[in-house]
Amino acid sequence: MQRTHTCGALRVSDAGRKAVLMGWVNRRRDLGSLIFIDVRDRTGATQVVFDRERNPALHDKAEVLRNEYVVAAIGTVKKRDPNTVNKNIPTGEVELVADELRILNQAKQPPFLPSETVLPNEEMRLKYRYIDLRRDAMQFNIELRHKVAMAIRGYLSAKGFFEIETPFMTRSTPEGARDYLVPSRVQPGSFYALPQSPQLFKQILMISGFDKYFQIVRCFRDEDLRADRQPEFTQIDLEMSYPQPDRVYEVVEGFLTAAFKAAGFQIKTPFPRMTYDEAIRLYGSDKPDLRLPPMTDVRDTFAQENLSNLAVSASSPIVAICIPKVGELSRKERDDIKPLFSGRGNAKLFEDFKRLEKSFPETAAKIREKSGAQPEDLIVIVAADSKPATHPSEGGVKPEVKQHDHAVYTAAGLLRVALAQRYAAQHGAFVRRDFRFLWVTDFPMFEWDEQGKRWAAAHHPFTSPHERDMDKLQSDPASVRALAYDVVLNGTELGSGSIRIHRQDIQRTIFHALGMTEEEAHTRFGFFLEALEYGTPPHGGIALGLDRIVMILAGAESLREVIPFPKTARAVDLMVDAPTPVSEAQLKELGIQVKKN
RNA sequence: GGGGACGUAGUUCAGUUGGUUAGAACGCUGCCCUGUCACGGCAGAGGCCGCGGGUUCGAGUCCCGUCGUCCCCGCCA
Repeated sequence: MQRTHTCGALRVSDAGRKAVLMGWVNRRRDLGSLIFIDVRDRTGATQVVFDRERNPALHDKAEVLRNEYVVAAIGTVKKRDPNTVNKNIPTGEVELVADELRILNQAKQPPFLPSETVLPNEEMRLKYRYIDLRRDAMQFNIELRHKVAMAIRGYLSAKGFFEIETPFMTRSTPEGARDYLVPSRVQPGSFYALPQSPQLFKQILMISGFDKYFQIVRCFRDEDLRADRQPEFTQIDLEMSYPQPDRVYEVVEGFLTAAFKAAGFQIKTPFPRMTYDEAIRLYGSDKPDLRLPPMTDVRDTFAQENLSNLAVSASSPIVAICIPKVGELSRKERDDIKPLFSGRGNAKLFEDFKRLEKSFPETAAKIREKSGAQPEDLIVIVAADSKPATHPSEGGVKPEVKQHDHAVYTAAGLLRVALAQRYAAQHGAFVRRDFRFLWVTDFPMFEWDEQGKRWAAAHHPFTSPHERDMDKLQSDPASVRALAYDVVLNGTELGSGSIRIHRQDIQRTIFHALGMTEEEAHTRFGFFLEALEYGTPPHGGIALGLDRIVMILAGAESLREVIPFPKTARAVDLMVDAPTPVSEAQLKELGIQVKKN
């Protein structure tokens, strides 16, 4: 027997036709001599009627149906009487009057039902993922993911990009995140690593002449998880030869337009751009959320004596955060927002603007004016304590003052986001369908690694510095800007890329600046340094998180809602119960001994 | 590694100051019901209160430990 229609397909125009539906019993309404069954598949549900008067034997058969049985219903499509139409579903104007019923499979009572309105807890959903995935919302998200991926593939392919696969079993490069390791049986004691990204392979594809590459590819990072971080995740990875950053922006804006269109949204291009320094000063973050107003430096509105009264540093920024339409806060609410502020460096919070207005009316008025705050907006001030902070680092090479500024800005930026989340209902700026994209450019090349007491690559060590900063690589690493860029959406980093180093001598200089000896560079990246010597075209690219894009499009709070088989916060797959110990024999074959305690 | 929230019926939850027989809704089982669509009505079954220990005459409730899930910080080039 052949299915003639899916469960979401039948309409009034089909009335009178014979139809065969197959699917799950979504709900059963047994009225005695009349039984209604909603038969569900991924396209929807259709009501099937069993009438005792019409066919007693068939009616008896339908009596045994239970939730989640898989059935085939054969019958005639009937236009419903006007008073029995269900306006809530697309198939609600028709029903299938059954002539025959086949029970294709019975079902045990499931731990929860896909049709249930209240969700079971996540542990349950992950253990019985196949049932959870039957839910409308999950079916929608997975379909959305498919459409988005296809739109991106189609766009990039049309623009001349080849989708090229790169190895999953590759070489461990102990930079950045921890690797997932795969032991080699043939060479006991040696390990492959799963890629954190196909970074070096895609660069080598440029050296190999493929010119434009992309891949929708799984990446693996053994770091602690978050709602927006899974140990394996999917990147839209691309690389091109001879690009300016603008060329990369165009491609990304192009495929994002296609992806959002596939999801039913129109977005505006080109995206606005902002340097890293601007982002930090205006938003206290390298991934600004543009849906709310930026912060304002109101340092110049304070008189010198005010600053000493408030014990505030005059040389550091004084930042006003404005959250629209929050209204006046009660004493208790003010106390409640204090814990949202984490005093980085010597940053301190003034959450009571009213009090400031009382003590310094002129200053307060100027702050209102400068920040453009409306009377009903919430204003809080973040400044630096005038007491010199005891800084953990020694040695005078680092730009200390700048770092203190940075601490004030980022402390304010974190508070801004936390306040925005808390008062989302008041300002209403977080309603869906408002997509504020942004390019953040000119990232610093290096970051000071406090633990390792050394400079580390802010992006990755293959990122090209700005031409104009080349001579500062040794003398003033902190001020070197990279040809790196992030694409940001509503405060989420969607992707990150750069123009790469294509000259072997510059690559060596960067490794050197990162404190790597010639020997270290050779053992870790020798193959790559060598490849650079055989005629490497200038190249650059970017990688975007597919999961995050789909998450935002789905309006979901967690990546787990858009990944069919995700892992828990402890990187466990509850359905298959992985990871597990393995047998002694397996370990022996790999030459691995597990330390017991 | 650190901080926080949660864990009670198949599921979602309630459970007072530590007190006698641990409740509700949905689901499940049986019966009734010819126009329901989150059908309705009646009856019923269903509990290692995550696990281990302690305090107490008495623990779902208090304490300690442990396991699990979620969120955050660190971490994620």
